[in-house]
Amino acid sequence: MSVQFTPLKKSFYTQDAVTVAKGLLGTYLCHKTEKGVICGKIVETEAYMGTEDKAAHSYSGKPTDRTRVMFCEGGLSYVYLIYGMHCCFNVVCNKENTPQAVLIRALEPVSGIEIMRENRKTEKLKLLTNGPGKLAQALSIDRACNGLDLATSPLFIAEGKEPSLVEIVSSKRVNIDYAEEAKDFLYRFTIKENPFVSKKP
DNA sequence: CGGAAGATTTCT
DNA sequence: GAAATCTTCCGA
Repeated sequence: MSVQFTPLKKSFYTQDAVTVAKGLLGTYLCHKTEKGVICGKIVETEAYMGTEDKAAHSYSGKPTDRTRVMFCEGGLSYVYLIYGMHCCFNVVCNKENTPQAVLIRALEPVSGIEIMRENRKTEKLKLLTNGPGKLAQALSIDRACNGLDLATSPLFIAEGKEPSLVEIVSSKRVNIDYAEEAKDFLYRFTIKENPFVSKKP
């Protein structure tokens, strides 16, 4: 079994974040590093719908030093530090000045698994990439990766095989209790019954 | 310029 | 259940 390392096209990313979040399930997040290629299948995502969504960093509509890249055209990476110690990897979506993004919350390890174990300091396969901070650490994604073009960088997302066969479950997003009515939006998407989802929907 | 909070993880 | 840990953002 081999993975096709064909990066997704720009036109995929310029759709709205909910469409992209669903479309990313079953695709492959890959990072070519000095140690080798590290790659995992995307099994859990969350959409952040910009100025319509109180949970989004870009809700105010004003770019800041941190969120500037969200206001660019879709197809760039948005990586930020959370809780002073973990990085989260997002994909910028939609057109310029429509600041939406998709948070990648969990992967199923595919290749470079020994590198992941080194990066994560654990032997347990299940704990390598089943959470947003964990997968960033496993794939050596940090804030130096912010703003990269996913169509032309060592960091990219490759096509999955059969998008139409992916069974998608929608649920409420995680850890956004501050977001008032937006906390009930069904913007979290997981592959049904996949064991690497961060926690059961 | 100070203070509060955070799209998490890990340990007790 | 709570600590770890520090950048970011907003209000004064």
